[in-house]
Formats: sequence, structure tokens, C-alpha cells
Amino acid sequence: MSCEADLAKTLRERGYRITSQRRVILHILRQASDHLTPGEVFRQAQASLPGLTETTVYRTLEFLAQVGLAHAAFGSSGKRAYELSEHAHHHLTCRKCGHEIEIPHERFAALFAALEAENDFSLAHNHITLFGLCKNCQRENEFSSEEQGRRKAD
Amino acid sequence: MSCEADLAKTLRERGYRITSQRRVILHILRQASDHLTPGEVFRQAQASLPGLTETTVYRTLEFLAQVGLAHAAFGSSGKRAYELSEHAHHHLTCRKCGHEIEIPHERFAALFAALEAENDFSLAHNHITLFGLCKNCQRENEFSSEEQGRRKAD
DNA sequence: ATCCTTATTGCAAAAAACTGCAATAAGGAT
DNA sequence: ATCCTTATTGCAGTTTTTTGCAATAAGGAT
Ligand SMILES: [Mn+2]
Ligand SMILES: [Mn+2]
Ligand SMILES: [Zn+2]
Ligand SMILES: [Zn+2]
Repeated sequence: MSCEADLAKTLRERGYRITSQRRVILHILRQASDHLTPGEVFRQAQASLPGLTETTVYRTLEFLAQVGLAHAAFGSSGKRAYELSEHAHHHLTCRKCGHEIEIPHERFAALFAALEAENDFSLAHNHITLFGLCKNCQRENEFSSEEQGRRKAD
Repeated sequence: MSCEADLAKTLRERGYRITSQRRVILHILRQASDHLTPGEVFRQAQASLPGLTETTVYRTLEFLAQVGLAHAAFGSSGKRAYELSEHAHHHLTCRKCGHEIEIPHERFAALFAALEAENDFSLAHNHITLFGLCKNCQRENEFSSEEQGRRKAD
């Protein structure tokens, strides 16, 4: 109820329509534990909605983002991926292993507010990903450096 | 000289090779006033290097980013675009008109350092784009809201 | 229940990105 | 100057993403 009701309200008010495609895709995003690419959503959605097109998935995902129901992110794959927008957050993503650390938006709030004020700019809901190396992969890097050093010395 | 010398040093040291393709693409990035997409680079590069392939442009651009000579960014087009890495910076980009404001990295340094410390994470050189509305486009939005309000009231 | 407007979808085709593999060419060694 | 190793490129083909347009269907009105 609350899901459907929310959807109805959010969309109808603005003149948008509720379709089976949107319901299915939204449902898939709800189930998902993390970000999903259009391709992944498409494959899952086909099961419940045989006729569905990949084109529609792309457009629906982008639509949901526009309306504010979903948020796009660029993960380590480099491809766009979507997730439902619950609490605002950002990510630290490891370039080696893909491990993701979630950072609550509050951590960025002060800086963002300052940037808005200083630049007469009104920030939208951003969902950023900062790349780097996680704890483990940093260690591995040290190891390989040592090894390389030893090799050269031989 | 300094350009070529830099290039030689940066690449040869690590076992990479200097090729005409890399030189041309790098040269194009140097001329560019702002971020260029692979497609744009390709079109410009073809002039000086007829045989060049689009594939090579993609790979070279990504290569230059890996080596740290270039940096990727996701502009308002949503497509990846590259630029040379001079002083570290980030962007505030308007979703309406595409206007870009450059923010020096220093503005982010403190927060980033804190995030690294708090999460045992080692951030790479990130180049982020925050979307929103520029001064002008914010005003335009107000106007259209007013108009809409009036229309409904009629 | 039926009609109407038009937002949304599917389809077909294009553009953009990515891959595997064999041919090419840097650049260090002789 | 010639040879050799292998990093890099081009080519052909695949996958991913985007676009134009006609057909479809949501949902307000009658
Ligand atoms: Mn997220
Ligand atoms: Mn930039
Ligand atoms: Zn890692
Ligand atoms: Zn603007």
C-alpha cells in the first residue's frame, strides 16, 4: 500500500503515468541490495514482464532518477548503475577489489553548503563515488612493491 | 622540449612506449580549453593521423588516465570526457545550461583527508562533478514556477 | 462502459564503448 | 644497421546506450 500509494502520489501529481513496466522495475530496485545496471535490471525484469524492452529499461531508470525515486551512480565498472534513494549517501570504492564503503551524506553536508553559498549554486541531490584503495588492497600494493624491488636488486 | 621530455620520462620509466598516436592525442588535449570526449578527440586526431582508429583513442585516453597524465570526468552530457591533469580540481555543473564552475581541490582536501583516516582508505586523484543549478537557471526556475502557479489558479 | 488526449512503450536503426586476436612498430641489445 | 622482444595498434565483431517514430495504453472526462 504505502509503496503503491507513494508511487501514485509522486507520479500522478506531476502528470506522469503508472505503468506495469515502471512498477516492475521499481520492484526490482527495491529488492536489490546494491546498485544495478540497466542490463541487470533488464534481465531480472524480463521474467515478470516478457515483452519488456531494454530501451524501456534505460528510459525508465533515467526517468526514476529524474523524478527523484532512484539515484544513479558510477561504480568501479565505469557503467551507470541505479538504486532507490533512501538516505542520502556517497561511496568510497576500491579500484582493485571493488569493495564499497558507504559514507552518510551528513559528512559532506557542510562542505556542500559552503560551496553553494560561495558560488550562488544550488546543488541537486548528488550521489558521488570516490575511488581509491581499501585497507586490504593497500597492503597488497606494498607487498608487490617490495617484491618488485627485490627482483630489480637481483 | 619539456612536453616531450616529460612524456618520455613518465612513460619509458614504467616500460611504456611513446607512439605517434599517444603524441597526437596528448597534443590535442593540451590545446583543448575544456574536457573532450573520445569522439571529439578522435575527430580532431584523424586530421593529423589518418590511419587512427576510434578504438585506439578510447584505449589511449584510458591509458593516459591510468598513468596520471589525463583525468576523466562525467560532464552534463553523461558521457566520459578527458582533460590533462594540471592543478587538481572539481566541478559544479549546471543541469540546465551546462555551465561549469571550477572548484580547487584544496576546498575538498580536509574532508577527503578525514574520510581517508576514518576509513583506512587511500583516495586516488578524484575529479568529481557536482550537479545542480547555476545562479541564472535558478532564477528561471522561479519564474516558471510562478507562471505555473498562476495558470493553476486561473 | 466508451471516448480522447497524450504519456509511454516497442521496434528498428544508429551511435558509442568494449574485446579478442593477429599484424605492427617502439626501443633495448648486439 | 639489424635483430628481438613485446607493448601497442588496427581490424572485425560484439555489446551497450541512445534516438526517431508509429503503435499502445493510462487515466480523466463523458
Ligand atoms: Mn549508493
Ligand atoms: Mn575538470
Ligand atoms: Zn580493495
Ligand atoms: Zn545554468
